[in-house]
Order: sequence, then C-alpha cells, then structure tokens
Amino acid sequence: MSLRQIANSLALSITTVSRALGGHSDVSDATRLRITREAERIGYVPNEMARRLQKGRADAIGFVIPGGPEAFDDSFFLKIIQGAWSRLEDLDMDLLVMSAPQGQKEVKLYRRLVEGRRVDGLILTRVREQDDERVNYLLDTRFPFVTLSAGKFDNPRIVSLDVDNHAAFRLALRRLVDLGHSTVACGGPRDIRYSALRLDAFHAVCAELGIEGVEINRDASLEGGERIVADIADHCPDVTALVCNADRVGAGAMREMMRRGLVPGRDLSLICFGDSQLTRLMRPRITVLKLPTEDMAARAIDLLVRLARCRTNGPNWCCAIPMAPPPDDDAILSGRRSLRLNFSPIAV
Amino acid sequence: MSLRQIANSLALSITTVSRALGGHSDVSDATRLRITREAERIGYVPNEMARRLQKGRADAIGFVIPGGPEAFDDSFFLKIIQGAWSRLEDLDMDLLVMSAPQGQKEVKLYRRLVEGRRVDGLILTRVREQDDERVNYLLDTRFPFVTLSAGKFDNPRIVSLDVDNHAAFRLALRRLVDLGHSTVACGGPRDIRYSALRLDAFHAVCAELGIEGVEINRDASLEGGERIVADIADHCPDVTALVCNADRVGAGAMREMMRRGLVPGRDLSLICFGDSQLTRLMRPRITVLKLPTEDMAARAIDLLVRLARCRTNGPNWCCAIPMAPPPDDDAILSGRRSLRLNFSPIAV
DNA sequence: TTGAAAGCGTTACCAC
DNA sequence: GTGGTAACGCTTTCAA
Repeated sequence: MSLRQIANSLALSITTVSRALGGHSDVSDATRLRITREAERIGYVPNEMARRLQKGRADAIGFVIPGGPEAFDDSFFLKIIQGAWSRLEDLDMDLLVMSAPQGQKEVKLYRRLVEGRRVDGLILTRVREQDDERVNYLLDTRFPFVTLSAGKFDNPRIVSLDVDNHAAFRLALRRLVDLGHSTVACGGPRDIRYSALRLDAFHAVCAELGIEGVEINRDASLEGGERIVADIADHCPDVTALVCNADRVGAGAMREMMRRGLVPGRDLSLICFGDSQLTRLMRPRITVLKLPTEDMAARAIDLLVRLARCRTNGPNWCCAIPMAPPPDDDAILSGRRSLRLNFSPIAV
Repeated sequence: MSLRQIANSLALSITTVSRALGGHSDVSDATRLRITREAERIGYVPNEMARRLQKGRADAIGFVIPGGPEAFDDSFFLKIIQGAWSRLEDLDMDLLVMSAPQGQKEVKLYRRLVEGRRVDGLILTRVREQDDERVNYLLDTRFPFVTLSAGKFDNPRIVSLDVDNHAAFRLALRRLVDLGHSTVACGGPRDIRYSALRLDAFHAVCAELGIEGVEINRDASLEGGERIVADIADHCPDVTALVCNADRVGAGAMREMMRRGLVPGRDLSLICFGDSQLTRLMRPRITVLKLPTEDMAARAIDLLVRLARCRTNGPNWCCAIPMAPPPDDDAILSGRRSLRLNFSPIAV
C-alpha cells in the first residue's frame, strides 16, 4: 500500500506514480489510467505522515478548549468544533482538540503544538483583556492563529473574527426601550475580551438611546449569573431589564430569578448572548442574541489556511480581510417570547 | 532545529544525538550532557511527523462525534474529549476530533482515518444495536477501537467500556419502590445499544423487585422525552415514575411535564441517566444516575494504546480486561431532591 | 513523457 | 560508546 508497490507492479517509477496520482499534467493519459486503476485495485491511500513530513506542514489545526470544569460543560466549544471541522473535512485536514486550564500549563500546551509542528494554525477563544499569554507567545513566534469573539486589536497582526457587538446591542436595547425600559443592566466580567467588548458596546448604545446603563461584573458562569440577579434585586431597584454576555450567565440569572420568585419578562426582562441548548431549554423562553459560532469557526479555518500559506513565503502576513456588510436585520425571527437575532460574522 | 543541527555544532553524529535525547543507555554521560545542553540552548523539539513516519504510527486517537444538530449540542461528547485528552496529554499523543452524521458518510470518515494512518485507534459512541457499519468495518480491518456505553458483545474481539446498568437500575428502582412506586416506565430507543441495554436491565430489575415495568420507545432527544411524558400522561395512568436513558430525554420529559402542569416528584417521579449541564440545571432537581463519562474515556485511551501495541506484534489482540469490582454504593450522595449515583466503569 | 536521485527528520541495525 | 547507513513514504528538481 505505497507508491512503490504500484510502481513495481506496473513497472513504472515512483515519481511517475506520484505525479499521476497527484494530478500533474505531465503524465500521459494512458499511464495515468493504468496507475489510477491499479491504485484503485489495491486500495491505495497515501500515508499522511510521509506526505506531511515532506511537505513540511501538519495539515492540521489545533483548538484548545479553555479549562476548568465549568468552562468545559459548554456546547459553545462543540459548535466551534463542528464549524471548524466542516471546513477542515473539505480541505482534508485534521482537527486537534485539547483542553487546558488557563495559565502556565496552557502556554506549555501551545508550545507543544507549535514546536512539535503538530498544527499549522490555532483557533483561540476566551482571549483575556490584559496580557493573554497565548497571544503573546504566538505573536512572538509568528505562528498563525485566529481569535474568536475577541474584537478588533490594535496590533494589526492579530487576525480576529467577531460579531458586531454594537449592532447586537442596538437590536437588543431598542427592543427593550420599545417595551418601556429605561434602566437596563448588562452582566459579565471585564477580564475576558469578549465580555469587556460587549460591556463597552452596551454603554455606547445606552448613550445612543439615552437610557441608563448599569454594568455588573461577575464571572461568566452560572453562579455569576445568579449573583448578577441578586445584585440587581438587592441593590438596583431601577433596573428592569438585564442583558447577559453569555448563555451560562443567562441560565444562572434565570435560576436565581426562579428562586426569588421573579417572573422573567414581568419582574425583570432577560436577554442573553449565546447559542446553546441552555437558552433553547429555558422556560419561559427568553430573547437570545444568537451567535453564529459555527460560521465563525468555519471562516476561521479559511483564514488560518491562508495565513499558514503566507507564512511559508515570508514573515509578513497580510490580514487585510474586509469588514462584512452591516448585520442582516431580516434574520430576526420575531415573536413575543422568542426573538432570535442573527448577524453575520465580521472579520477584523 | 533538528538533530542534524545539534550534531553539526557538536561535531557528533546524528545517531548519537538521537540516542542521547532518546534516553538510550549507550551514550557516555559527558556526551549526553553536552547534547542535552545544546538541545536546550537551541530549543530543540523533535519533528513529530518525522518521528511518526519512522515509527509507523500516528500517535493519535480519533473520535467522531455522531452527527445531526441534535446529537451535537450535547456536553456528553465534551466530557469524552476531556477524559480522553487527560490521558493522551500524558502519553504525548494527539486527539483528532471530527463529526459526521450516521450513515454512508460516517464510514467514509473512518476509512479516511484508518487508511491514511491518521490515528492508531478510535473511540466509538452511540453504537447501533443492529449492524453498526463502523463496527463492521473496523472489525474487518482489525483496527483498534473501543466502544463506550455499548455493553458486552458476543464477539470477543470488541473491546468495550460500560457501566453496570443492572446495578444502576437496582439503585434507581429500589429508591422508587421505597417511595411507594409500583409501576415504573423507562424511556429510550431500542436501536441504539446503550439504550437497549438499559431497557433490558430495567426489565430485569423490575422483575427482581416485583414491580410493573413499562417500556416506552422514543428517540433519545428532547422531543423524544416530551413524547414519552405525553405517552404516559395520555395512555398509562398507572405509571407514577419514569427513568430516562439519557439526560436530553430527561430534559424533554421535564419540559413536557411543565407544559402539562405536572409537578416532578409529585405527579411523576423522574430519574435519568446522564451527567451534563442539563441535569444540573433542572428545577426542581431530579435524581440523576451519574455516568463516569470522563473516567471511561480516559480508560478507553489506555485500552486503545494497549490494543495498538498488540496489533504491531500480530493479528490477535488480547482483550482480557477483568471485570471491575461491583459498583460502589458509597458514592451515593443522598438527598431528597438530589440523589446522585456514581459507579465505576467496567471493562467487558 | 518518464525516471533517477535528493531530501524531509527521525529511528534502528550493524559495524567499529 | 560512537558513527555510517538504511529505511519510513512521500514530493520535487533535474536530466534524459
């Protein structure tokens, strides 16, 4: 089951067989036919490791699921896997999945991937607001990576995919304003970029619409969501609506409301970012700012492949990926209990 | 950054460098020290592809997440990834994750993995009761694989990891009997092995305890769970308790009970297999037969590595893995609203 | 249009 | 102890 085998049984050279199977034009049709037939017959499939060694690439993309049991039990990452794989399959590449808690050990894992040339590129999530060690390391080594939901960076070398948070908040907050709300809270941490960016967008849009915006910083976890609702109930009597930066947070908020006998939509309106089982299961249904996670991951793969190609040609990547058109409001599936928003990913 | 580089700058042969770094004993301490120092200095990390090509193995395990959007949004698979990775990391191996809908395309994916020698072994979930194409293919090619939650097979060449379903139902049903239930239903499909096995165990334990057991076959999905509750409410007035074979099913059951105004624990007692966010979020809390998914996946890796080793030595694997001791009842964390059962994985 | 040969970076088998 | 050589299976350059 190797090129040699085919070459031998056909009394041809390995070179010719390789080129025939590789689709090169400098092989006569007759020879090519004989070769493909024989390859078919013995069920030839190229040895990937040999090919990769020769080509000097891994034909694989890596994705590290950020650690901790809480972070893990989240179908967001499953969606990224799904989306990334849908493209990788077509490209005949592999997806390496790992997990690591944030910190020392995490960077070690990235080193392993980069230095062992196990992958050609990486997908990053949960980028930290300050000094993300992974980003620093990858930037230093000039290794291709794409961040998801981390917004636009000052450093033009960082390629990032994100939704338009301002547009999202415009949709969400306008809706709340229409319902008569004038003081709205937004909950999520400040140390993770995606959440910080959403908080910023929240304030900006509040200002635009002339409503009062209250920021509540808690972990992006179930417990964080619970505490946000507790904070509101105990300390912010004016707040009548809450936007959560992640669906786990929304689920926690929901749980605390239940416990306190608060009725979602009556005592406190709830909207959350996310796109998981969690939000679909909530009763009563809440409005969800649906994130195009799979699409973003798929797009990330395309970008990574491009970046990896550039890399072989020289040290300077181009990351001039244009902004996407403004979010598509038509995708709103309205309904009192279930408003779902779709907006296209933008490349930064 | 290669052996050659180190060899050159130290005026040694590549062979010696390789052996020194590989920890072979036939290298003088002085030489080894010089070599390790130099390797450290230039930050040498072996090229994995070269190593794999030479060794003739992939140093990777594959896991295909079974397809369909419903199946995908399930943290069960995330737990498998987590568990598998925890072992693979120590073994310095990779985890390849893919996804495919059940059917033609799925087997194609497995072929790709096997024939391209991309992995040394595979983890299988959701094995079908009849003629699982993947199992047939892998058996034909004698490729190492381990099934999760598929019970014991007649074919001794299939290595499988599962919990003790009988013990699980004994715990669950005894509890229900103690609460006064005498007619209990169990819901799940028959075409997937894990569910069929649980249904069988259900009937066996019902007979043991002398209670009435009603089997309801619906998809292992949210909607399936809803229909099971509908079936019970509409057609089985005697049934006062329900055991669901998967947490998604339990979540669906819960949802339908809510809709019908049925109170879990009063109108219908609910217990379900599973170990996901879903069950933790349900209110009121329900009793969960907690599956040791991560542990099983970790153990599967160890088995796969052993199988892969055997394979190189000859065509006959040994799969003489002893049964684990009986499930550990001490692990029951009792409580009216939250009974969680742990039981150790058994190897079949 | 075909083939010989070099090379990718390792490891392993033998000599010395 | 150490080093030359072959081999893993492929792609690519250069001659013929």
